[in-house]
Amino acid sequence: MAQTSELPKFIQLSEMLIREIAAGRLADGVRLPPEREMADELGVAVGTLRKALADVEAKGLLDRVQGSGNYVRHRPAVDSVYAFFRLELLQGGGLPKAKVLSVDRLPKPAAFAALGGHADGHRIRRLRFLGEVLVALEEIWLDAGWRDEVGVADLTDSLYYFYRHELDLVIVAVEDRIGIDVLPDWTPSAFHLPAGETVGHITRVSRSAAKEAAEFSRTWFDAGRATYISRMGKG
Amino acid sequence: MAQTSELPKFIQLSEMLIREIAAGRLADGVRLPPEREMADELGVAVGTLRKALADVEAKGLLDRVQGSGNYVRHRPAVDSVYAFFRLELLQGGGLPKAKVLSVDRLPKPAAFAALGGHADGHRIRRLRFLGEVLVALEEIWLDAGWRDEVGVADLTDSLYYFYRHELDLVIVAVEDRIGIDVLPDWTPSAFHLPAGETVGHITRVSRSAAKEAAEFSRTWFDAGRATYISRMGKG
DNA sequence: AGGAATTTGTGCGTATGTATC
DNA sequence: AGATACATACGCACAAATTCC
Repeated sequence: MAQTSELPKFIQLSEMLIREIAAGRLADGVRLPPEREMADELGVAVGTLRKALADVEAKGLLDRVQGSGNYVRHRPAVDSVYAFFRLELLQGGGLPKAKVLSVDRLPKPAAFAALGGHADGHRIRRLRFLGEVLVALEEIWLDAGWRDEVGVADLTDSLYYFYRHELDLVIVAVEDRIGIDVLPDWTPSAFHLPAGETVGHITRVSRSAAKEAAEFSRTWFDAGRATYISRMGKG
Repeated sequence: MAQTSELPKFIQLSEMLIREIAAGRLADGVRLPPEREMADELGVAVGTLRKALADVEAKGLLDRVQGSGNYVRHRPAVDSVYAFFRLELLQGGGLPKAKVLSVDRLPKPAAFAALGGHADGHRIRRLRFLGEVLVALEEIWLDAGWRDEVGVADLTDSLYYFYRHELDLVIVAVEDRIGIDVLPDWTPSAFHLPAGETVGHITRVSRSAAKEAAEFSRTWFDAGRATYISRMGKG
């Protein structure tokens, strides 16, 4: 089995920065504070912060200029955990976390049978947090063709990380469908969402040149606490 | 003007490793010595070596496995200074260096007029070393359209580095032509090469989607000291 | 099976170099 | 020319993954 532990600090940092930039709270062209100052504020060593900044730069969201500073570059799409993580706290901030409720291998519902080549799927149900705030419930179907068994322990806070490192899968497209039907077998009762606030999105993942859509996920989120930002949605 | 200094140590290290792998002296699957041991032998800090190894891994030539080791992965083409640097000492090894003899802006010879859109070109003449061994003379024509002035001080040991960082140019293709005519105005007399040992190659460079071939270079090398390895040559 | 040894990963702190302002 | 800020490099301690006995 895999680790239960948290993601490395430098990744958490880079993801947080990417998130801030992608969400627009760090506007294009903004200069970040000096690294040492920033590291002090965040309570990390300079080297750790630098590793995170290098990450962000590699993803094209930051210009690092020696002798000058670190400048935000706004880009629409990013190769990151948060490229497709688009739940935002209304007030901003909040490091994304997830708590896995269950992972079960089940026959795929008829509606998703066409996605992926296998009859079974792993049904993952998670609670999603931003900081300490519970903002959403999520149900994900991952085609069983990618892996025979998936345990709760395999999944870190970042599903994307799991896809990338454990399954060698890359997310290639996301399609949003507002108002998708809620499945009858799991209507979350803890959330009282107005109609139309339920969002389903199909996440297509692929390994190398394969084209199978192999994951499907639906999210019920609390519109009173978070907003759903759709950059590629089709309405 | 730019720096005259050497490339950073970690880049020198990664390029050396890439070179060893590309040349086949580090075979596929080979496990490198432990990092600390390797760092001691090379006389560098572990962190510096690790940065170099990360570089090599990013280029797909190395598998780094925690708790196990660093494993060589053989790949045909590499995004590196040495992807197109194919002079090899017969005995192997030797960090590539170059000494620029001259840089002059001149009208491009008729033979290369078609390469690039400008009438002028920068003619760069260099001595190339592997380690301390002088192995080749080289003449490069860089289309003046990319930059008005090029000084000796602009050029580091790695032309590729200069292209990438100063001109934002990427080498996209290389075509070798064995036995290309030696220009009458600069037949190197210090080398006595048998006929047919002269190698010319056209290096096509481009910025983003531009397709202009904008550089031409010819190399006279000492067949007694080095070999010319052509991976993409057309004979 | 399981614990010790090995090896890479992460994180910290610091000193010095180099580019920019 | 001086101050500021990022880049490189070093060394250390501990964590995590693997391998070996």
